[in-house]
Parts: sequence; structure tokens; C-alpha cells
Amino acid sequence: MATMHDVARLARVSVSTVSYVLTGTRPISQATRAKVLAAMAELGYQPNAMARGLASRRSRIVSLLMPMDERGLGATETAFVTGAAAAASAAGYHLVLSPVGDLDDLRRLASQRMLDGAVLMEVQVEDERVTTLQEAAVPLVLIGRTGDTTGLSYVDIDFDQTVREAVDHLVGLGHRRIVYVNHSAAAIATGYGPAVRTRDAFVTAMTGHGLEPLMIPAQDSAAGGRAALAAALAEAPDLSAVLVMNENAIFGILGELTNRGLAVPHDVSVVSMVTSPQVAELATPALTAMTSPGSALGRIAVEALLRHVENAGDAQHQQLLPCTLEVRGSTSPAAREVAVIGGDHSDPTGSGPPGT
Amino acid sequence: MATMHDVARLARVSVSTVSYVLTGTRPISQATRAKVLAAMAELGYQPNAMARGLASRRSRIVSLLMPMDERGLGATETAFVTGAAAAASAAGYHLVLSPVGDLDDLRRLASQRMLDGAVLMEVQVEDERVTTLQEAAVPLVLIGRTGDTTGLSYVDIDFDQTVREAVDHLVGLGHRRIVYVNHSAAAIATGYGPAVRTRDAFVTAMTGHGLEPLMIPAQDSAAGGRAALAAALAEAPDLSAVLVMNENAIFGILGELTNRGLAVPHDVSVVSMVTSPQVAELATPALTAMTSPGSALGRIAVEALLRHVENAGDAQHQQLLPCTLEVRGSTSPAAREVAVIGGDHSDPTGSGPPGT
DNA sequence: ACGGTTAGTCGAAACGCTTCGACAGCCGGG
DNA sequence: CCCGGCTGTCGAAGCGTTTCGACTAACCGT
Repeated sequence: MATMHDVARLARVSVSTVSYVLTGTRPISQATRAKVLAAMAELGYQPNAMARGLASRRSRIVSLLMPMDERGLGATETAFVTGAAAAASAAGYHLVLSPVGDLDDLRRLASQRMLDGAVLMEVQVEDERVTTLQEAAVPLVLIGRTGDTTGLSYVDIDFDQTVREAVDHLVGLGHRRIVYVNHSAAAIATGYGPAVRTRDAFVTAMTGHGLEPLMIPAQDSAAGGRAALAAALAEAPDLSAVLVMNENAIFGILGELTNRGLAVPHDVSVVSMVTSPQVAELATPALTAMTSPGSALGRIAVEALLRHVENAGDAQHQQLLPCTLEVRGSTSPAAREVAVIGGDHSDPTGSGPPGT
Repeated sequence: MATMHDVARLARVSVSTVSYVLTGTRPISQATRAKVLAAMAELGYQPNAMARGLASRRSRIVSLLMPMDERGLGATETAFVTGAAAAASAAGYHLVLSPVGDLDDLRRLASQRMLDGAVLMEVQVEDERVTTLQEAAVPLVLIGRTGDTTGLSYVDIDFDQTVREAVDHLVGLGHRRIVYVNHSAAAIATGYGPAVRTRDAFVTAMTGHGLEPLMIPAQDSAAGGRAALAAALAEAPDLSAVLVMNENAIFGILGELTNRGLAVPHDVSVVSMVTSPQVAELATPALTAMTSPGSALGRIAVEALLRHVENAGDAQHQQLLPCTLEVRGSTSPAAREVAVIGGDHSDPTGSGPPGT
């Protein structure tokens, strides 16, 4: 393993000169630079990451902290990861994925100075990881949002706009009885961001169209989806569309629809929220879905993080990205005109045709 | 950030003594050890990972290399990860997940001495990563197998036994016309291990029962599954069971069965191979499946790797683990007795009832 | 012609740890 | 009683970088 000394000797310059060539922290003449680069190539020199890290107090490692539950990474989360990894690699950093279960583990990692910064996925409203990292003075960027975001950088999905577009799509197809299947009641109660925000956005969007916002929570499982659909039909037997914010429940919902002899999209239209194309294609028919801007989220998060790491400039970065509607086979115009519950109104707020 | 010097000063000992307390490389008296530990606690001392790595030429980082394609990590792969992370953490190592797309990236990581060792997932029959790491003298363990495994350590699924058990289960239920849906023809042609091994095992198991081994390849997608089922029915209209080795195609197969009015399990039984419980539960009815020993694979791989790292003892570790049959709702006794193609025999090999 | 910059290079001091050689006691065997 | 071998501790020399201060030579405006 060649060291900088070897390179310096071969190029007949000092070690510091070699270092400057590598880091560009001081001007080096073209001639010298060429000699040094040639020597490096000849020796197959690779800088020793540990020595570099020790001297510069920078590991050039950023971590993507993801809670690894047994359910695994969906395609959506995977897109975060690939986007983030690409951005890090492009900037000469290594991205390591830390399946941190354990908070102590995280504290160790952080205080051993082995992380220059961290991106947090699946952020909770109250997230201990945030405070842990802040105490250890590790720069961080969230994918998602905590309850109080002052002073924090984050990138998140624009749930408001996403829900609005989904509802507009269904309303534009003539649907009026639309049920929203959210995450579990427990998740909503504990303030899980995506669940709460989409709930509020759904209420706003539906009442904006003069429609009643029907909502059902569902456990994150196929069984939960089946139960939710049963509950939805009990409450609104005339429903014509379902909007689902639960990748785990969606297949249960589809299964239960089939069981009850309801065809998708003929009898009931289905839109899946924040869903990757891969998952949408698994269903028969393929699901009309709001596709999450997965890799963009990862990329932006890492780019913001590296800005923090390098400048120590504390300008926070807060940004929302909407999902985009991709129409596939699970939505179609409403079959039958349905009596609208609630009495009056005929689209009072001028919802107009769907669209951005 | 406290350093070893601070600890040493506070405890009134030398730095080397502190180091020995930490690493246990030399005997230290009880009294001294206690003083040092007290000082560390008082200062909240955490060793600097970079300095440690530089001095000891050990990063205490092992990497889990996983190819990150757009499809994401299934629950099965996630189990590898969690098992591996737990084992590493228990041994005081950090496990980093490297989504290595790029071979150069890997080479850099390896030759920068930032990895003590690596576990490779999704190993190909000819895997450049293996040779790259061997050249860089990085200890490694495979999850899966290359074509030539001499001198390599690996842990893999025992496909022979897994297929045999799945077939025994179906045959025990009275099924005779069983179609095996494998990965794509291209995957088989390029020698993708799981595809090739299960194919061979299926032929052996079926002919062992005196049955004809019907096999259909499928693209790794829902559409591929639909096409494969169509092809299977074209070739064997009287099929009564499908054995599927393709997590991506399985939902297409189920969808196509439903489309054709074939009920699972009443008309056709379905067994999914190497499938996690989570995925199996997504289907309606839940799938009878061969559950992969995911977290055990990850754990064993890391443990073997750490043995290599620490001893430089080159004893290789090669081990196969079977999947276990979990019966759910997608299999039931064959409905109708079917004329067995091939003429003679009445269960010649004494297949007996299913079981281990 | 002269001080003041600037470009380009060097030597040496960190960075925070591990590890080697040395040494002082102390024990037990001959 | 002496020697060899433990046990427990210390000081110092690395590990391979980065970075700081210093120095030279060329170049600027005046």
C-alpha cells in the first residue's frame, strides 16, 4: 500500500505538496501537479481514509439513518437511498446506511467522530434521534418533519398538494363518494406526520368540492386493509372511489373488493398515495397512483447536508416536493350518479376540472 | 471532546495504560482499571474512531454490499440486514450498508482501508466484486454462491431441500400436475444460482415422485407472472398447483388466476418459494410459502466474517440453510384426480406424507 | 529601485490512538 | 541467594494525513 511519502519521493516533491495536489487547498503549478499525478498513478496510490480523517477531522462519511423494521424497505424508501447515495458519491463522500435500532448505537457512532453528518428517514413527530445528534453536534437533514422544525433542515413530501391532486382526479372523473383509507388510528393519534397531514388535506380538498370527507383508518397490513374496506362499505355502501395512503393495506383492500364482487375500476376506482411504480404495477389492474419523488428527496437531502457540513453555514433548508399523478388502470369515470349526502350544493367552490 | 490524554491525566496514569484498559491487550490491575474507568465515565470519554483506525490499522467497520436496483429490498433481504447488523453490533463492529452500484466505488472503499471486511449479497455466478475485494485483500463472506467457491466462505439457502419440501407438500396434498414458475429465461441462462439450483432440484424432486417436471420462466414483474401463468395453462390446462420462485411475478400469477376464474386454493394451489411472511400475508388468501432463514443468514455471515478478520485464520466457512414450510391459505388438497402423464408408476419412490 | 503581494513549495507539528521495548518489583525453583 | 519469568506500568515511536508558518522568487504599482 503506497503512502504519500512514496508518492512524494517518486515525484521529488515534499509530502505537503502531494497533499495540496490532492486537496487543492493551496495553489500548485501545472508542472508539479502533473509530476505528482503521474507518481500517484504509477504507484496506484489511494489515500488512507483513517489518516485523512484523523488529520482533517472529517470522515467524508455521511450516514442515512433508517429504522429497519421487519417490513423492509419499500421501493419508495429505496428510491430515497439510491438518490442519496448518488448525490454523496458525486460529491466524493461515502454514504453509509445505518440500520439504527438502538439509540446508544447512534450516540456511539456520532461521538466517535465517524460521521460528518446524517440524513434521517422516517422521522417521528418527537424523534429522539434528532436531539441525540444535535447534542453530538452532528449536522443533519430530515426526510420528513418533526413537530417543531425551527432550526432544522428537512425535505418532505408536499402532502397537501398530493392529496388535492388525487382528489381532483377522482372528482374530475365524476366520483363523489370517496373514502380515504389512512394509516392506523394509533399512528394518527401519535401524530405520525404523513397520516395527520394527509388527513387534514383530505378534509380540506373534499369540503372544497362540497363533498363529505369520509375517512377510515387501517392497520398497516393486508388484514387491516380488508377490515378497513369492510368498514368503509358499512358506512358508505354507495362509495365509488377509494383513496389509499397505506402501501401495506392496499392489497388487502383490493382483495376484499374482489371478494365482494366489486370490480376495479368498473365499480370502485382506487388511487394509491405515495406509491412507487413498481408496487403500483404489482396489482391487477395496475394502480393509478401518486408517485413519490423518491430519489429527488434523497438527493436534495444529501446535497443540503453536505452544504451544512462544508460551510458550517447554518442556513437551513426546508423544502416540500409533491407526488405526481400517474394514471393507470385502477381509476375510471364513476359508473352511476349518486345522491350526494349532505343536502345542498352543486360544487360551490368552483373546483373546476382537475389539473395542477 | 475528551481525549485519552485527558483521561490519563485525570486518572494519574499514562496514556498507554488507558489504552490497555480499553483494548485489554495487556494485564492491568484491578485498582488501576477502576481509576481509569471512573475517569472515562467522568469525562464522558469516547475513543476517536479515526485515530484508533489509523493506529491499529483496523476500522472496526464491516460492510454489507447490496446491489441496489430500483426494486428495493424485499422483506427477505431486509432480514439479512437486520441479522447482520445485530451480529456486528454485538461484536463491537459497525455494519455499514453500501449500495454499491459501481465497481470503482467499491475498489476505492476497499483500498482506502476503510473496511475490515465485507459481506456480499446477491452474489452472481461470476461476480466481479469478489475478485475486486480479493485483490484488495479484504476478507469476505458471501450470501449466495459464485460458480467456483473454492477458498471462499459463504452462507446460502439450501435450495435442494427447500424445493423438495415444497414439492412434497403439494404431492402430499394429492397434486400431480405441478408447474414450477422460475425466474426469467435470461437469468437461468446466465447461471443465476437460485434459478439454476431450484430448477435442477425441481426436476429431481418431481421425477423422484414419478411426475413430469413442468417449468415456465417468468420475467420479474407482475406482467411476467401473468404471461407465465398463461403459458403454463396453455401447456398444461389441467394443472392443479403452481410453485413460484419469483416474488415479483407472484402477484401477477394470482391476478391472472383470478381473471380466468380459477380460485386459489380451490382450483389451483400456490406455493411461493423463499418468501417472507410479510409478503405472503399481502395476498388474499395468504400464501403458503417456504420462509427464508433471513436473519440467521445475515448473522452467520457476519460471524464468519469477523472470525476471518480477527484471526486471519483462513478456515473457510461454507454452510447451507433450508427454508421452512409455512402453510397458509393458498394450498389445499387437489380437487380432482387427474390422469398422470407419463404412464406407469404409482408413487414409486415412496414419497410418503410431507414432513421435514 | 523598493516595499508589498502573490504563487509555489517546504519542513515540521499536530491529529488521538496503539504498540513496542524497557523496567521495576515480586515470586518460586534450584 | 540468585536467576528467570511473571505482572503491571511507563515513555516514546509510530500510523498517514492535513495544515500552519516560513521562505523564495517573481511580479505589481509607484
